[in-house]
Amino acid sequence: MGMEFCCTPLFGGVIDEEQAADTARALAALGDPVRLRIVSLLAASPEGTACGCELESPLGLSQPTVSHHLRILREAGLVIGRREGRWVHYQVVPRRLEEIREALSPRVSVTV
Amino acid sequence: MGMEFCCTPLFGGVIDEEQAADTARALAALGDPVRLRIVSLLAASPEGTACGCELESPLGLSQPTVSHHLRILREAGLVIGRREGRWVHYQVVPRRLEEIREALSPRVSVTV
DNA sequence: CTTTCAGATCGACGACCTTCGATGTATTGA
DNA sequence: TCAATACATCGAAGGTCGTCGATCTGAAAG
Repeated sequence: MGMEFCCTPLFGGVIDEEQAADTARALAALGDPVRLRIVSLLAASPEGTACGCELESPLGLSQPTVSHHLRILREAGLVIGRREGRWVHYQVVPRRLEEIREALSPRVSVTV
Repeated sequence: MGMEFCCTPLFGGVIDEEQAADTARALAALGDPVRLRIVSLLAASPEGTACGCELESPLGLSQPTVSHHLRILREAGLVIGRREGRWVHYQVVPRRLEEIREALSPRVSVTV
């Protein structure tokens, strides 16, 4: 018993299709240059937050496109948006990133 | 493409588009349930290797489709194939997976 | 040499994705 | 109340992706 893991690591045994689909969705969300930059922009922002309007210019993309990418990142659990008046402050969910790194880690002797 | 950054506060340490594209390609290669299972199957195989014909049945996919996914994983540097007679033995490249984990760690995204 | 088998490639189809302008929905400020 | 701002959503255009059957390449077996 003992340790619990949110994501099944790739090396702990063959993952079933359901787990593969879940992990793949998060990886696919990050498998886009624009969304990777968004995550990087958020992480590098002061206080770790930024609203959508602050991302359009550095990314060189329209407002609907930025909103689209933010939605994908949000649905993948990689960012969260907090409404503050007119703005929505987005920030990275570090735990979710760690989950993905865990899933890609070779693991030694994890007896479930 | 090297562009100037207008909104100063956001750009303390953000990955450039080139680096984002490179990392995104590797992440996109893993951002597919089938390819995640392939990596998992290879890692869980005895001796860490398996040929394509051994993957078709557990994946429930045709030979061309399996070959297609193996090519994507190969071009992303995530697996290598070693010809052995009629077969090609594939195995995971752990170092490449580690690179991806590095890219997702908070520290590395704040380079520059 | 002919057959057999693993693997790669081709062509095609449907589904999905990225992007945008236009439009809708709240919320703030005058 | 009215205008302006931030964000979400819609619809469409264009490209990419996953999948397959058919076919080609190359190596082992008969």
